[in-house]
Amino acid sequence: MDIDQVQRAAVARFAQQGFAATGIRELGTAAGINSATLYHYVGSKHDLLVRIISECLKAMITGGREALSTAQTPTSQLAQLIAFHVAFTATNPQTARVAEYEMRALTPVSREEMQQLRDEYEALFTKVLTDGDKTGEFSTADLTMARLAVMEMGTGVAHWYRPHGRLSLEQVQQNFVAMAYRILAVRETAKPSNTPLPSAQQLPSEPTAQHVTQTVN
Amino acid sequence: MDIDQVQRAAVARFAQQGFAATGIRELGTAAGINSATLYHYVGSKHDLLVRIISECLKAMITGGREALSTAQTPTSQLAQLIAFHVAFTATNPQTARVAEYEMRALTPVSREEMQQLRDEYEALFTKVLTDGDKTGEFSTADLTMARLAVMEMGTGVAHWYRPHGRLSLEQVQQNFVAMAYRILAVRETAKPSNTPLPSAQQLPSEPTAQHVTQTVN
DNA sequence: TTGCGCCTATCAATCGATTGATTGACTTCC
DNA sequence: GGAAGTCAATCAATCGATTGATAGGCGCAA
Repeated sequence: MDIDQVQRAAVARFAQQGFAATGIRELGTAAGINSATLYHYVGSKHDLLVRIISECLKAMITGGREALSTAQTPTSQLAQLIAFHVAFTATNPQTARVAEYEMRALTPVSREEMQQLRDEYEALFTKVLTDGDKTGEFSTADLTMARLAVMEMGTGVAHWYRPHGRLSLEQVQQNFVAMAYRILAVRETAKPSNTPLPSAQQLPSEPTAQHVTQTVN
Repeated sequence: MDIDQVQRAAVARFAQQGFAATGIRELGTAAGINSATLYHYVGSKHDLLVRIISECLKAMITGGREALSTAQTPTSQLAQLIAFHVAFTATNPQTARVAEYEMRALTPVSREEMQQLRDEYEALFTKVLTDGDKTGEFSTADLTMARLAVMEMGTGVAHWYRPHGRLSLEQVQQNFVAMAYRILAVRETAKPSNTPLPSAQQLPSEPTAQHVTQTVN
């Protein structure tokens, strides 16, 4: 038993029924351990949630920065950033959902810390959009609303994307980049051609079919 | 004391800390009544949630249909529908949030019923987009993804819109219609000019500053 | 007008069940 | 032998829900 298994079990339950609705005995059962053992790995139920959200947001920030660094112009940077955002959300839908929905379950102090990480991530989008607005590559009536719209529609991917569904991850990425380009009125000539889009690592906390709860034999 | 006050108090707490994290004694205190009295108005905590979500979704369906009926072409229908969606979300942010987040707290039977209402509302968007695609007014690589993106970015308005903020509701509506038009590549000549956009009624369940919890004098 | 019956609204007190968390003892492994 | 891992048992607190009782308003007959 290691802490990643505990986190995966927790994310699976938190994503499905929420933090408050999940008891520690249920968490233990899902992870295959006694509820008391859980406190040997994580300080408390709350600390467990902090770990999950913190690791998720930090991975998003790191991945977002990497995506930005692979491109030069705001136009191609936007493509990389959105493609990463979509990839991360589609690869870690349950963890991302917990990080989004359960912020309110945190203590005020922890929530403030996590909110700062969230702001840090959103700042990446703000920077790219502002840069592109200055160079004239982007055109929109309101930069803030454009950022909110672009981010929100990407986040929504977690609600419906399925690994073996009608659309491949790359198709979804390309389509969302295209929609963002349209929102920002990027000229056809400015669009990068055939640039490889970034993928996203699966977080240790993201539960998968391979990580099903171990039951008695 | 009437049932709307109970619902408003419940929505305020559910939106802030979630259904599972809110106790019935807390609900009673917020509504200014004893927890037992709450059972005189609503059958149970769960029934209260069902009422809230059901009334919200039914209002969305009704409002969405009305919005559609005021326009003829898919292009202007889309504007009306999106403008309503944004108006409803901005006018009833807390109720809308509860209806979105707390679906998972419902029993399987109730969740199925509410999901059907949700599907009914989403079908309005599907219909408009399909019609516009047939007439050639819209152009997109994937109709389903376009619908998901357009709806999701509109729903996100609940997260940041404030009645007396930088942007008026009408400005937000116009901007989101414009972004949707861009996503769907609506031609400039096809856009309706100066059409009045729909507003949305405030639900009886939506808590406002006028509905603050009554305290002892 | 008085008085009786009925209904709605309300609450203090309490129910059994469950919550998050802790303890002390037992096992396992180096 | 000591550190790490594990769990049954238990803690006080809180949970959703129910009980029996009270207060007040309304209609109606005497």
